[in-house]
Amino acid sequence: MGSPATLKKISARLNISISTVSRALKNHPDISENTKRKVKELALLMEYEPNAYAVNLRTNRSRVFGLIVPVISNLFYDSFIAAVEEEARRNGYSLIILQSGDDPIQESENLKLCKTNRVDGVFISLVADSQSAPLYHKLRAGGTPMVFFDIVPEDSSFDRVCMADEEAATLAAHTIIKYKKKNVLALLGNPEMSITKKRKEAFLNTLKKEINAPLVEVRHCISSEEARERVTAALSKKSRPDHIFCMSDELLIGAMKSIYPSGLDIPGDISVLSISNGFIPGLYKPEITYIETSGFELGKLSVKRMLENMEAPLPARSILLPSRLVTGGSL
Amino acid sequence: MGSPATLKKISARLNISISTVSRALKNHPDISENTKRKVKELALLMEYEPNAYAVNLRTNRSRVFGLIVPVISNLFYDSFIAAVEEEARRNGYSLIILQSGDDPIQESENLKLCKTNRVDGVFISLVADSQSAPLYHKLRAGGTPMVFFDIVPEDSSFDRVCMADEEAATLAAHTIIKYKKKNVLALLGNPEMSITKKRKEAFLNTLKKEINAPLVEVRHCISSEEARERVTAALSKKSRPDHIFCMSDELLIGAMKSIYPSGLDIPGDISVLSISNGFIPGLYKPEITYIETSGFELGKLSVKRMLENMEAPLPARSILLPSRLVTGGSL
DNA sequence: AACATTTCCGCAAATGTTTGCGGTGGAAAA
DNA sequence: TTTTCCACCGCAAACATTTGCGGAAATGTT
Repeated sequence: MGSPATLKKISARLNISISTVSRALKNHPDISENTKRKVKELALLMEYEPNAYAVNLRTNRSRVFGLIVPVISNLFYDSFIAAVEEEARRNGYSLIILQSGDDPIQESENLKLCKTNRVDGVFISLVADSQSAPLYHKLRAGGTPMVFFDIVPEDSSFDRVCMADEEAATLAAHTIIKYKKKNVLALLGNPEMSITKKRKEAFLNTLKKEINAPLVEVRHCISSEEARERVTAALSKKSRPDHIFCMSDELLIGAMKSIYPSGLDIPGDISVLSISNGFIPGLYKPEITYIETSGFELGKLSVKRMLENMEAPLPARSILLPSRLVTGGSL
Repeated sequence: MGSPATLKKISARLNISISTVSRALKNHPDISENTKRKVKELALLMEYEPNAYAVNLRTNRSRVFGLIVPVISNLFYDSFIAAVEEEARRNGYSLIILQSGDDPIQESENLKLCKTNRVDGVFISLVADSQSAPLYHKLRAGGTPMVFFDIVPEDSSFDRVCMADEEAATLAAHTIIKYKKKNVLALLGNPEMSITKKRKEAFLNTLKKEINAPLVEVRHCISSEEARERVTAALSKKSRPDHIFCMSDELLIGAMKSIYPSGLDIPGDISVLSISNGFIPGLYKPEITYIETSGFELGKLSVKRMLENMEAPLPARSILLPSRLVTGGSL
């Protein structure tokens, strides 16, 4: 009764060879129904479970994906992770998660861990100042499929799936125009980040093309607190804005911290639109209208792409997840 | 140049045995400095990396933990996961995450997956209606250390680490008394859940013992929306409460959706206290005062306990994470 | 009856690593 | 000179599984 049952132990008890047991359990046509039955019965009795380590070694795969993200505890990434876990399990894969904590060094270590653990594929969102290019080139060269998401490398020879940032910002601009806003305060994030640049450009360009575009004041804020201060300042001006656009949850939080105590009515006195996955906008009353950028959907898309790659190496693609307007009561 | 370097390939190139290579790389004292140097050089050159599958098979461990949680995308669990990932990696372990989605069946499947993947230990928070007892008994019998967290089995023969629910509720009650509140609306969660029972009992008992305890009206709400309705109703009454206590983020969200539009001043007209990990309370202005129940701390504690168990099987313990008051401006 | 085919199963190699044990030289001790 | 000891290294088993190949017995075909 050496604890874990193995093929060998089963074969010994039945006086047949290991290979026969292996094949019987796999319903190999070479094995008679009779022995199959006997083997399966005994396997059940002995609570046989294939040793994953041995299987992995032999087949050279683990049915495990690696998932590297800057942070786990984050409204966007956690839903992404949830989606990937869900889809991966539906296809018989498990998930190892690693967080890089905005540290390029740790990101590299994570990539190495993926290599060490010999995962069957890796999903990764890069940190701001990533220096891991050599590593993920090497991983790919080693035959590990990779799907980049959210924060992706410039290199279009990799599979990338992202939010449609330009589209989202364009949609925001169109929405604001549609509602005939006259005086917009646009809260944007860190001007260094590519996501900010993309959204800003698309947003402003869309407005520029429009005849009766509103006045727009752009403010870059690197923190929630800064956003709050900006809004507070704006609200106290003579010509206070009639609309506030926030390109992220963080900024929305700051804005709301200012608007709510001000006593202004939403959307009567001032309207609000943000880009979000929807959780934060749902915390307010009325709920905030937002352009949806769903980590969950992005996750599902990423897994889909990964699985396609598992069959055969495909030419790289860049996939954009379309965004849509979710109407709350803030506009 | 067959892609991945192996001990065998290195040994062939150097005309020495596989075992010598293996030992050289491990700084085994039996090997001369000279050969060690040569081996290490070549290993570096060939970019040798031990094959995890083979190592696992041979050593019968993977340095991977399993982590099973009802949901990933959740303000409590995601910070727990983040903490576990962090601590695990610091100790050379990786993390496989599985979510059960409040489904007992899937929880069982997750446990089986942990067995199949032969993880070195599992962290698990049970689903509401868990039926996995036989499974985790079996896992433990198989020698896999387990630590339960948050939602844990009654069975005290298992390692359990939880929030100090009674203590948190007691602290809440004392705080409310200290601030001389007169008329409290207490929002509690689903009365079926053990966490609700614990907190309710401790909360009410503490108040009961006090001479100048406030009046308290208890309301069970199973959703954020219900909490909002309750609060709205209460605020419109003649004798509206001067304080609202929320035992969870969900309820706090609902309460705030009612309070903010009401125009009442916090804490002037009405004060608020909640039990939370701190994220949601930080979204408001003034920030909400709360009793902290940190998923992050809980995660660190859990890993600590797990690592202790890795050395040698220890007698089971039940660990409670003490809670503390975090002062915002809502009280 | 001779041959061909099918059915069913075992041998053995292979996956890459770890590790107990034994063995070979050479130098130091007796 | 013989013994002892140490430094250094290789053999081979073991871990559990998968799989190509070959082979024996049973069955089917002329």
